[in-house]
Amino acid sequence: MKSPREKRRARTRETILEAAMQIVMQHGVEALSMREIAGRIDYSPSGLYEYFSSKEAIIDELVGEGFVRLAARMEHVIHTGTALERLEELGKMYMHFALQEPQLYLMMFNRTTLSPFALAEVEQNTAYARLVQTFQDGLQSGEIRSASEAGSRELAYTAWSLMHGLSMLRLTLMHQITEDIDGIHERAFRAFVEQLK
Amino acid sequence: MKSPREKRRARTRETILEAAMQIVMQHGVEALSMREIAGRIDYSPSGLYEYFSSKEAIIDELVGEGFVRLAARMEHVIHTGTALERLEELGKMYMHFALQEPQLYLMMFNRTTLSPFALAEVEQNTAYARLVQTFQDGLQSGEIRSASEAGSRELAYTAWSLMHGLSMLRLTLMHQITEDIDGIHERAFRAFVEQLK
DNA sequence: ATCCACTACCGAACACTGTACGGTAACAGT
DNA sequence: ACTGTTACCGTACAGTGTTCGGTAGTGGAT
Repeated sequence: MKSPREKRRARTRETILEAAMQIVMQHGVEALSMREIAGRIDYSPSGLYEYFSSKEAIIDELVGEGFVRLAARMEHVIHTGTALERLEELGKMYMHFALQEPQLYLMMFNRTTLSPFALAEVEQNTAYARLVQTFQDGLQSGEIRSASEAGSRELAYTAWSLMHGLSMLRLTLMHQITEDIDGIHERAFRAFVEQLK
Repeated sequence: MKSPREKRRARTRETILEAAMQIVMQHGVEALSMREIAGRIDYSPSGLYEYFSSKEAIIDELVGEGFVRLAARMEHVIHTGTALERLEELGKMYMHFALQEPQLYLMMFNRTTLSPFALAEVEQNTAYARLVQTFQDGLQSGEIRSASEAGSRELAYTAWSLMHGLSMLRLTLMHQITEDIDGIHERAFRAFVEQLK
């Protein structure tokens, strides 16, 4: 049973996070300041510490939310078609998310401080599990030839790294659009997929 | 002709950069402060502005130096052997650099502010040119089958993205060593190489 | 209804940051 | 010997995250 007090507390907590998320998505995590958050929701900076122990704690929360949103987006990829088709769609969706929410994506993956992730943990994520499953399907049906001793686990991790690498390069070094960079990215990922045949 | 004055100036400039580089490599770019640099070389913080217009300018210089070092490292990869062998060695060397100089690597690739890079510019880099060349060799000799319409340009960019993605994931999400993560990375990259056959 | 503990919040302050400005020496060229 | 430039410093300012002391007001128990 949630008392009215707890409900109010949970609501303002959410308000803080929403304001913080807005700032991050609009101006990047480096523009996030306690005073800016407080100002937007008519609080004093010190008041925020009633809800979060530090600015870092707020960011951690936002990062978690970011992963939830990414996973949700990946859920919307079609479940039908051949394994290779699905794989290509998964890649497209992933990079589309990074490109559409650049500040959020950068915040999620630029953090070295306390990230209690192990690969085993990542593999529990439903979106990631789907990626592994897709490779397993492809290997089983013979769509994907296993040229090496590599199994679905290795290939999935390879695919994720590639999607991440493409996204990061796009958002950091190549954030100035000069040529048909997005076309290059799409072709680069397709090249990988094609080589699996 | 360099006057003694100019030589002195160039030397202190170098001293500043060396101190800054030390701080970054030891404690990360977030620990880099003008006062810390000044303290280490017995200057006042404001004195540094005689040599660099801002802290950002110093970081830009360090990033440039980082790319020089990375390129130098890549030069040391063997030039003999089959294309696939060389490719695997290039990948290993790249990721070895990132792992050995994590703070430097993170600083180089976490920056969104002013990065005047276009893909065309990257391709002028000798180390990157070597990567492209290796793919070209592999395609020509038939070592690498071109399953798609992808040429050496696409494949090289794909390979770079993969190496970068593996390195970044390793340094951010997976910086806590839990399992044989390095083995996983080596296998992941090899899986990619094998699929090229 | 009265008390009391506790929650929610604020204002001020501290230590830190990057940077601008004014002043002061030492230097270089005439 | 004069003079403009260079090199450097001390101070100060606006901004940051965070701590602390205090103050209302709420919620529950007597």
